Order: sequence, then C-alpha cells, then structure tokens
Amino acid sequence: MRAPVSRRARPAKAPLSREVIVRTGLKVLDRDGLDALTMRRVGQELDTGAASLYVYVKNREDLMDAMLDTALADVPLPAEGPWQQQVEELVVSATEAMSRHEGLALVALGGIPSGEHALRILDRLLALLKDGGLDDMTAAWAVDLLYLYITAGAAEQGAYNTTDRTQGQHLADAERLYAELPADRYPMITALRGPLLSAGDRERWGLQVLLNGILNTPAGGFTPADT
Amino acid sequence: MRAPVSRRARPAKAPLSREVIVRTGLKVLDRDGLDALTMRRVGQELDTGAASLYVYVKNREDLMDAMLDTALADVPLPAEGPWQQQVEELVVSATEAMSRHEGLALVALGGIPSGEHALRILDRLLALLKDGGLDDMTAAWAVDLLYLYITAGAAEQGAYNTTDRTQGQHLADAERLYAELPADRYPMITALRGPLLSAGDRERWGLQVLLNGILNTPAGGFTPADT
DNA sequence: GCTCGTAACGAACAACGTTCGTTGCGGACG
DNA sequence: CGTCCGCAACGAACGTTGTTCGTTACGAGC
Repeated sequence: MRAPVSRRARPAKAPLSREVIVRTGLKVLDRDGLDALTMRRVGQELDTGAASLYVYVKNREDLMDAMLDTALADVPLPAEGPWQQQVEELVVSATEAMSRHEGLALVALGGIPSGEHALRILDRLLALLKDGGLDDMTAAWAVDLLYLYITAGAAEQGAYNTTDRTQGQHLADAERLYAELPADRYPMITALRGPLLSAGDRERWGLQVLLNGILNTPAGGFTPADT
Repeated sequence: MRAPVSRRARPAKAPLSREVIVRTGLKVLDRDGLDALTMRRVGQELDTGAASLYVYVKNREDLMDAMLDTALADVPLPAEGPWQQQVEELVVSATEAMSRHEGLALVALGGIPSGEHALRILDRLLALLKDGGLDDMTAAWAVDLLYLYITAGAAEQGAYNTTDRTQGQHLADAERLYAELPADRYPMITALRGPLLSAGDRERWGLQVLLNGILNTPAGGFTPADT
C-alpha cells in the first residue's frame, strides 16, 4: 500500500495529503480541544468533508497515532554533556512535546511505541543508558520504564492544558477537596496537605528518582530463570 | 443532594440504585469490553432504558469514576511486615485491581484522585513512607509518583486484557515490529531486541527502582525556594 | 482526444450521550 | 379508607459522532 497522492491540483486549494491532515488535526486539537477533534471538524478546516480524509487516514485512531508521532518529531536529541544530563533533557523534551497537545499522550499508553520518531527517541535513550554502563537487560527495562514515565507524565500534565478552564483550576479543585476531607478517615493526607499541594519541579525530581533507582537496581534478579 | 432511593419495589425486578448500576457497568466492561460500555448497554442489562440511569449517575464520566473507585474497594491494606514490603504489596494490589478492567485506569490519569477508596490507599501509602523515615515533602511527592506508576502500569497492562484479542497478541505484534526494523536507523533497538522483549517481573523491578530511588533522592533540592 | 484509475465528495447509516415531557407507583395526609 | 402528590422510571426525540457506499470528475497514459 503506497501513499496516495492527490492528482487534483486546484489552484485555489492545496491538495490533500496525509501530512496536511495530521498537521490540521494538531491545529484543531490545540485550538479547540480534544472534544472538538472530530473527523468532520478536521475536514471542515481543510474545506472538505469528513469522508475525504479516509483516503489518507485509516480511521480516527490512526489519525491520532500519526498526530502523536508528528508531535514527537520536533524533540531534539541532545548532543553533548554527561549521559545522565542528556537522558534528563531527552525525557523532559519528550514529555513537553506530548503534553503540549491535550489528551494526545493517552493514545501512547497501552500500545507498543511504533512511530518513527518515538522509536528514534527510544533508540537514543537506549544508547545513553548503555553509555552509562548498564547491562543489556537493565538498560532495556529502564527504557521501558522511562517511556512509561514520559507518557504518564505527559498525560497528567496534558490534562491541565484543557482549553475550557484556566490553568490553575485543577489546583484550586485539589485544594478544596483536600481541605474538606474528614481528618479522622484520612489522617495522613490531611496532615500532609501542605507538602502534597506544594509547588516545585516534581517532574525533574521524579526523573532523578528513576535514574538513581535504575543505577542501583539491576534487572537480573527479576528474570524468571534465576534459580 | 441526597442519594435517590427507588420506591418502586416490583417483585420481578430489583430496584435501581447507584451501586447496582456501577456494578453492572463493571460486568459489562469485563464481559464485552470498553467499546461496549455504553449507557444503553448498561441500561439494557438492567432491563431498562438509558435514561433511567441518569437519576443515579450524572453522566458517563461519573459512572466510570464510580466504577474505578468500586474496583479499588477490594484492594487489601497490608497489615504486617517491613514497610517496604507493605508498600510493594499495596502498589501491586492496586495495579492489579485497576488493570483487571480494560481501560478503566485511563480515567484516573489526569484527574486528582478523589474517590473514597483511592484516598484510602493513598493515605496508607503516605503512612508507610513516613514510617520509613522520609521527610514530609519527599513522602508526599513519592506518593504522587507511586500513584502515577500504579495508574500508568494498570493502563498498560489493562490494554493487553482486550476482549477481542488473545493475550499473546500484543507481544507477537511487538516481536514482528522489532524484527522488521531497519538496523541502520535503530541500531540499539535491533541490537537489544532480545532484552527488550524478554520476560520477567518488570512491574516489581520498576517498583524496586522507584523505592530505591525515593530513598536516595530527597525532594528538598527541587523546591522553588531553596536558594 | 478518448479512456480509465482513483481522489474527492455528498448522502446515508447505525450508534452514541443526553434531555425532555409524561407516566404511574408509594408514602403521607385527611 | 380514599385522595393527593413527589419523584423514580420511562419512551421518544435531538444533535453528533465515526464510518461506508455509490457517484462524480479530474489527470495521466495510450
């Protein structure tokens, strides 16, 4: 199955292609939110109907998969510096790229990464971890874990970037929720309400936790045949 | 707003209630999959229409939130043993409970945990970490991170539990995908294909990574005002 | 300059979440 | 014991959704 190429070159209207459809999908997602990302809406943005998209895109899921991978295309691969710092930069960049588009990270969760640019990032991560001296098994599992952290972190952050609410809305909700909690039933949560809601670079801390843990936890002890 | 109570007690049909609706939703989800979890389908299972559900449930999202919390109700709180082992058991139990129902973990990602049973688990986790000697800030952020690991891990595992495919389908897909990858473009992935697809208790390893990392990474250095 | 493959399109289908107006049961009151 | 009325339950409808089908019309090749 080769990529279809439009042979109608109307002067007033750029021809359709998989790339412009995906890019338009990202535009609609960013401007109007996840609920507005419908096939009809994307078609309308391209001055056509929804049916026309199905020549280049298998279905809505396929479109979102392609949108995710396109969003990862801009993630820069760090070139220099100590390997730990490079891992940090790469993970943070990937998380930011995903979370910039509301709800897009959710399509990555539950599904082996298969996109071109996602694999590019994973390959680089793998190389960096091997540079760090990790054995094959630990490096492989660590990449799995880091990718999970990227997608989950992006999904969580991406939920805050909803278009219909202000940025601080979720935080205010959490404050109210935890303030009204019965102290007898949830003593620790109410006692540690301050630290739970406190500001700070949690993502970078979590990343540091992962790296420190990975360096101190060889995967060998968790393989099935280690008797 | 008090919980509505059905006053029609027809002998042939159990009266509606929020609980039976939520429980029926879980039954439909487990038997027929996430796509089949529609308001009409749940209503049909209860021998009524979709509109009748809206007395006890605000909307579909509210139903799924309630389903998630009900799924967490059976998670046992470990009572004895060293605190690290208790944390392990609790996290594994929670992940299993979520991943038992396809797609349910996704509703927890992006959304402060607010359900009764979810808070119960978080409160216990917090207590265990404080028992381990962590300072308030680190314990609070660690609970955040562990909850992220629970939901993300459950979402990933829950994706494999699709009803329309066999269990080994996803693994076979991954094997084929990685086997056909161009070695010049993704050298590390192709080289480490074996370890990447290898079996083993990755979840427990990841959990150990998190715990080891948490113990060696105080949150203090990541707060905004630490100059 | 005719033909043919196929990109593009309009219309339609089935199914979805949700709302509205009505119905009829059961407890409360006279 | 009979009447009333609040509200759970329901049937029907609305607006949208993803996707498919049959048709149209353009551009390349003989």
